[in-house]
Amino acid sequence: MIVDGAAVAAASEALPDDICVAALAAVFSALGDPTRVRIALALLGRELCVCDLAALAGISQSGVSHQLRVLRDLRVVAYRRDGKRAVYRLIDDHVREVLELGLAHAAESETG
Amino acid sequence: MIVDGAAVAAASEALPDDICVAALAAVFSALGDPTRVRIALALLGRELCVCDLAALAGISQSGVSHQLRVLRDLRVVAYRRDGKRAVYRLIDDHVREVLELGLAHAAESETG
DNA sequence: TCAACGTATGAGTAAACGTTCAGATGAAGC
DNA sequence: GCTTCATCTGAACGTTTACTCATACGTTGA
Repeated sequence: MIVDGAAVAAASEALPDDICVAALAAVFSALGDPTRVRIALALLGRELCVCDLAALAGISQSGVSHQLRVLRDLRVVAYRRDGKRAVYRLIDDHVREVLELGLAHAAESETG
Repeated sequence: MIVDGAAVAAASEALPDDICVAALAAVFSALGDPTRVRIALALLGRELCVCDLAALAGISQSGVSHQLRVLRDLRVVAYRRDGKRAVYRLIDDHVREVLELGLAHAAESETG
């Protein structure tokens, strides 16, 4: 079955364990949805409350809340309470860089 | 409905158009699956043929082929023919960086 | 305490996804 | 030509996903 045994062995050695792979996939999956990327992009330069994010994402407040939960669980966003409102922000600088790299890649793909 | 009109306007202005958002989501979505990240990670340091990737990913050759099609369509991987084999490689340096940033983020999330 | 507001949660649903199976395509050797 | 091998493709399947609706939670102000 295996053709290039040495390469497979090397790749197998270099591959992170299943838990790490799953975590990695989960993070990308978090950004792998139009609504959630839009949320993340909107939070790039400022913090926003749920209802404003709903307006920007173009879906119901409930829908945004569900997606924010996903992003929270994956440590992409965090929030602070401001009275009745929950104001969300990006947690991690990695996310900023990842978004920008993704945009660069998407731009190249469109061009090519 | 909208609370912070200025912030919403600014975010709305900064948001890419729908097509770009969709493309961005698609790229992240491509890496947002354990099998496909594993494929991408395996290809980080070398090129590999389909059957070797199947062995590394732990699914059928057919399954890998389906996933490679996704990655091909999104310009994440490309392949060359070597006789009967199809040898795949990562196309884009952005992908390498994105993977590494993702790993860094995942590592931090595990720690925290 | 009560009502109003912003947010979170649970149920339900339609669509998308990842996999396997079976069969088609294409290249190499006889 | 035929056979074999590696890969690709289409159909079918079970699972997951992203949304809406209805409702519950938590905070504010009367």
